[in-house]
Amino acid sequence: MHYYEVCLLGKRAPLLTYHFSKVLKPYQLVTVEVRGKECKASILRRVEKPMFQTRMIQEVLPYHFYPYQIETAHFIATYYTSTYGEALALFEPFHDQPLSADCIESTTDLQLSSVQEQALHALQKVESALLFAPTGSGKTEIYMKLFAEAMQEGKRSIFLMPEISLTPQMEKRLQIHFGERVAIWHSKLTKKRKEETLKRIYSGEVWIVAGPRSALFLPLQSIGLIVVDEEHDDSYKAHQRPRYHARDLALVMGKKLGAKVVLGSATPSAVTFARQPVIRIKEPYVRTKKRFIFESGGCRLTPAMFEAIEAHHRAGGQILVFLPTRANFKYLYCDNCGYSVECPFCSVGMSLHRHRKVVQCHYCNYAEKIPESCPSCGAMIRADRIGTAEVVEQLRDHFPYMKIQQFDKDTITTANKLQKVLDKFANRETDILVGTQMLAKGHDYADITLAIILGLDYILALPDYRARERAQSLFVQLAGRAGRAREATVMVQTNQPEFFTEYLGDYEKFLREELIYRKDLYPPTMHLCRLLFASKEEAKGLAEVEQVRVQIEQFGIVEIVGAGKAPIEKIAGKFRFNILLRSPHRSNLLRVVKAVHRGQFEVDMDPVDFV
DNA sequence: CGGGGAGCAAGA
DNA sequence: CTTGCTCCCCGC
Repeated sequence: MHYYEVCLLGKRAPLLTYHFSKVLKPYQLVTVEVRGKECKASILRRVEKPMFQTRMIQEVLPYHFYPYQIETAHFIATYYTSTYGEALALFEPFHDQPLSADCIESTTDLQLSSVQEQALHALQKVESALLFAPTGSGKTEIYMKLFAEAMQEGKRSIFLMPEISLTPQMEKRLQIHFGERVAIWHSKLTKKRKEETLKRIYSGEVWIVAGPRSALFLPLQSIGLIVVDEEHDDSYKAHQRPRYHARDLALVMGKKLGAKVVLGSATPSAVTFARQPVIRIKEPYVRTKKRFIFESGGCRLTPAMFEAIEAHHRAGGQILVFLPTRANFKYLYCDNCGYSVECPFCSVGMSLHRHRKVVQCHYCNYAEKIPESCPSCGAMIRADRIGTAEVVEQLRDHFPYMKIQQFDKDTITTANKLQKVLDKFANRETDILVGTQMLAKGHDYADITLAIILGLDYILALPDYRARERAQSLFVQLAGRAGRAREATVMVQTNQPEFFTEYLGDYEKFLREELIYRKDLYPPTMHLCRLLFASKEEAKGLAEVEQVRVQIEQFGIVEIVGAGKAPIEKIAGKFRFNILLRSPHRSNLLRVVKAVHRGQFEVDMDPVDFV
């Protein structure tokens, strides 16, 4: 009889030992019974017969992980502190058939401009790089050239993008050149569709897999290239365990595989800009004139904006309005007694959704009917912090003859709706799009000549060392949606106009200064790790935080930036606490965290979220 | 992770 | 003493 240590896929359980009559290879997939329940597991290693009674492995599945998947899972488990089982589970679904890695004659006839050619040549020479190029400079064609080249060498490519919603338009573009050799992958595909795609992948027909971060874990063989488009986007960071960063993981995997990694963005993250060789395209194809107008004030449409909307509409242009808040209003409060309408389960205000006749919590989704008057003193309730739905109403009141479309999580609930809204906008059946961050995400908009950007000051005020970077990137991305074909105006409402005018048209200058400001405080020179505590009882949570804080302090090898209540103190009835650690050495962070970790908190390495 | 049992508080 | 609920333990 042979004994094996196995890890349970997707479980936080420790390694368990099972026996089997035959010799099994490490990383063979099997099923085992745990407390009477069947569970998928992976063989890790053969071990001596243990002291305790073991059970038999139930079934040997016809699957086996690739070595690079094991190595990556190992990295995830150690760097992001998860179990092997959790890390390895990312690499579901599996495959069981060997691929034929033939070389394929490329049929693409992509014509690149000389600027694109130069960037391509530079990319050919490096193992990894940042392709820092503005919107409309033809990054995608460069990627496609690289895919074609990889294919000629018999290598497959992974193409990551931040969101599922961006896959359909990219799929079309890729299919023009690569036809059936492209597969789109994301978690929302139907089961049947996933099976079909997997079959195509392991038949060897697929050479390019495109999708959001889960596409990184597909069972591709001979990967030669990983492209991470819009690398600055926070969607690449998983917000559930293991909290990996797909962009960073792409770099790790690239090294292990000997594959090229290309990170592309018009507004790269300061971290990537500092760490990667930079290949730069400075100008878009078509350079149109852009006029910037800065206005001070809170977050609201001003008379000048209404006038501008009317003028641009009359001139046949389309208009985009951005603001960072959903619903009609985010806060409801009583002017008389100061009562504010808060979620009973979370320490956040309830957002007013007038159309649905509810106030709703955006953290736990709890909803109740709109209070008619102050529940405490009976006086009138006031609303604050205007949202997209309210701006839409204001615009409809003001311009009853214009077609206005809301563009946020509340209205764009499915891929279908997104497509419909974008098609309508492209066909000029819509005059104004009013939306949240979603507007900045690389969708193709037709003919925007006016972009109105509200509420950037809220982003700047976030308790986040990247607040400046986020505001700056959002600003450039939004402004980039306007004036693709003709002259455009960008109206920005902010009380800190210098922060934006200072770097107009020169994002690199911003990045350089940002890196100076962050030096010895934040990434890339320092590394951060955040420990997240949550408890139903406030006192208990606090005591736990204090205990861990003292333990870490005694280690004395990392800095404790802060330890205490999280910015949002309570979510879904649980009190939340953070400890933020800092060190110039990742290894020190990991050492300390592993030493004190008993499962009392969740570990967030390289955090991008601090709420 | 996820189920079972300990341990404590509210109900009859 | 039942019922409910959280927390903690542990799996092979």
